[in-house]
Amino acid sequence: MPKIVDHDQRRSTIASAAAEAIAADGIEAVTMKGIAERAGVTTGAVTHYFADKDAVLLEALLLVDASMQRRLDEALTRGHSPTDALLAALPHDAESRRDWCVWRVFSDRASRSDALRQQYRSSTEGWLRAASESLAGRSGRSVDQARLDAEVVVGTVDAIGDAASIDPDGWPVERQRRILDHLLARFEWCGP
Amino acid sequence: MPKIVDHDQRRSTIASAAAEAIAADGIEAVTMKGIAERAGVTTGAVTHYFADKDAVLLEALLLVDASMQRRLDEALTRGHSPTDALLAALPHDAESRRDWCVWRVFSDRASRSDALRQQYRSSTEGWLRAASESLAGRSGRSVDQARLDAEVVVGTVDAIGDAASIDPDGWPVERQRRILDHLLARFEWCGP
Amino acid sequence: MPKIVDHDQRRSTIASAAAEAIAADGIEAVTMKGIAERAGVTTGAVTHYFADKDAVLLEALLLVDASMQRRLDEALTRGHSPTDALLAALPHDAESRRDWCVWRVFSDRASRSDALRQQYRSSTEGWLRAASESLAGRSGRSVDQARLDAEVVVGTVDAIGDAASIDPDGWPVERQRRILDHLLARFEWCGP
Amino acid sequence: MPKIVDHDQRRSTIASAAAEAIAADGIEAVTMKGIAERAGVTTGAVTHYFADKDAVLLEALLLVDASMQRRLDEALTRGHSPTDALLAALPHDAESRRDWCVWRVFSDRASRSDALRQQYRSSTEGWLRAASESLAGRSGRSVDQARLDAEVVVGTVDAIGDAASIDPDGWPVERQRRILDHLLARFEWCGP
DNA sequence: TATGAATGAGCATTCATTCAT
DNA sequence: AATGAATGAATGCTCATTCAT
Repeated sequence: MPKIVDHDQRRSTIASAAAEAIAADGIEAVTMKGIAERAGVTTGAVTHYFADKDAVLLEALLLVDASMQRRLDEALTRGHSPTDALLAALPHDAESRRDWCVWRVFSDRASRSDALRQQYRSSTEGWLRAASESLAGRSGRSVDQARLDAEVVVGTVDAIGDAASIDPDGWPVERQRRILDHLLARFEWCGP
Repeated sequence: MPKIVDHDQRRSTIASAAAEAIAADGIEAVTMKGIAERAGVTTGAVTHYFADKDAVLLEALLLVDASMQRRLDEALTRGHSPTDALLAALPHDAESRRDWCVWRVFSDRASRSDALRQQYRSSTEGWLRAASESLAGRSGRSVDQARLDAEVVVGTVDAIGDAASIDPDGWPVERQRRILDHLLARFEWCGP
Repeated sequence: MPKIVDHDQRRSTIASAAAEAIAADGIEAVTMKGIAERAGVTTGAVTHYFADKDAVLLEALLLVDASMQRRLDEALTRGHSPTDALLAALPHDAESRRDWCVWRVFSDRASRSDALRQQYRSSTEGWLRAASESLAGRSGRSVDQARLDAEVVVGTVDAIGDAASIDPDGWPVERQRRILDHLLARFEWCGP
Repeated sequence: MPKIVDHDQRRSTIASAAAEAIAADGIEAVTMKGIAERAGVTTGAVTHYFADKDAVLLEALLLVDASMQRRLDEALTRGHSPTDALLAALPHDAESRRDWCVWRVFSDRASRSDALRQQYRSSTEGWLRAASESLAGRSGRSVDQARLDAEVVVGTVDAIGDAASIDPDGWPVERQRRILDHLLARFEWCGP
């Protein structure tokens, strides 16, 4: 009787360890051995669950992509204020910071991989749509009308997320909040 | 007397080749051999001008940082419309696209290096200040009052630059222009 | 379960190959590849068992140090005549010649390494003590009284070993024996 | 008109720098650049005066060989006591220590080079003859009769020189003197 | 399943040597 | 005579991958 293990669970554990390694050391310094150690397994186990290193990294990237999506969805569907909703999506704890760091790597890789670029487009388009809908709901405009506002809102959030994950000390939550408040004030109260 | 060469010129050539390699292949795939080949020299020549690989990459990063600064300054000081000025700073040709790709790597590295983070802060702060001054001039407000608007403008530009360098096909100049026009309209015509 | 190997045995095999390489080619010409080939493994295997080249060489040095000690102990504890005992410690076959050649390298390195110098001191002091005790036993003097005689005996043996390992043709065993006989005659029969 | 330089003087300067490099860093760490720097010239100058690295090292070895010979001759021809004469040949200052260190390298190389082994034999034979003559003179025996005594004396001196150059702290001049006094007492006063 | 020993290609780096000046 | 820029082969080392157990 083979040892009972949850295959998918195992893959997730390893991919998550890979994501942590990417965020902590940079993509160039990530090794199979390093991933295995972070996951508490041997290199043999890693190659047992993944075809090769690239497959591990891909899974880590998709994991983080999903994690960011989930964080945004949760923020939007809970009754937070718009600013609080966005703050929840931005880097504010170890896990969210890790996700933003890995997302940077994901998007950089997307510039050189057609498959990743598809994924990148669909993820960013999803955020844009969510933002458009949210903004449309608040201002009474159509989703199409809110689209350009959404581009600015999502763009600014993106830039804050990048900066805050790169330089956490330079980007305390108050700075993030001040900008978001200002941004949303502009787009909720100055609409056409 | 030894062969006469322009030492600084040589270093720039090599660092520039390194920047191209980073943008084309990703930081993980950059090799000394690859850099040397792009620069049209041997690996020995590269190590003759740089202490080690890290020194080459650092120079490439600083080169691109300066190049982006220069592009922004030129855009602002020439008589372009605000939108045209920002478009000139955004990815629109091979060189500007390369610079944005390398800038991403630079900022990612900054998250793990104190020295690079200093440089990152001073560069981003410079852009923010330039934008604040420009916006203040247009709207008649103080630089401090324009600061938050500048954060949004710079953030949006940043996000567009990232996206356009990652996915040039998804970000034709018209899309960039539409967002910038919208953005600037908001901030020039909907003042405090 | 992984392949079962005797870790220490493996290390010894490799270190021994390194010792052979040192003796055959000189320390400057020793390469990881050369060591691996002599040991019948790949370079990867060598670095699998040793942190780096220096660790391999250190192990080789210590291996030879122990080997010389063992040879001397065996010679002294078996019922040989004093001359035969010392001859057994001197270069007389491929292995003993190899050991003397490596010992030279070991002692040379000791001049630049505090750790090796400690080892060097304790090894040479051990030989000196063994010789003192042996001489004291033969002559009825105290160990302290025999100490200076021992310095001369050990020194002469050392010099013969060096010369005989450098120039085997110039130092046939008869030449070694003639000097040892003369030396021991002096110190056993001319006591105070 | 070419710059006037003393060709042989230049070669000696460089070879001497090479000898210093060997003693200080070990033969494995000696580089052309290192030699050039110690000599205060450029690598180009070194290759200008020597065919290749091996030629530089050979010259350094021969230089030191000659230097040791000279030191011994001076010691023997001046009116020192026998012990003082030998002490003058042994490591007692920076230069003599350097010479003994390089001599070790020379003799080690001799084990792998026919040409060097010739040189090694003739040098060691020269010392042996000098010692035989000196001992014969003191004891009134023939040179042939003194030969075996000389082997022991030269061997002991050799061993002291090695040890004292490897571990100067463990071999202060008093220790050297004590052994030499004892050694010479044996051979001058206990003769047949 | 899972281990970790073993492989060997690929890397950054060093360095003797060459050569235009 | 002398420089030092440039070369490129060779080295130690890393690491993804394979595989016997």
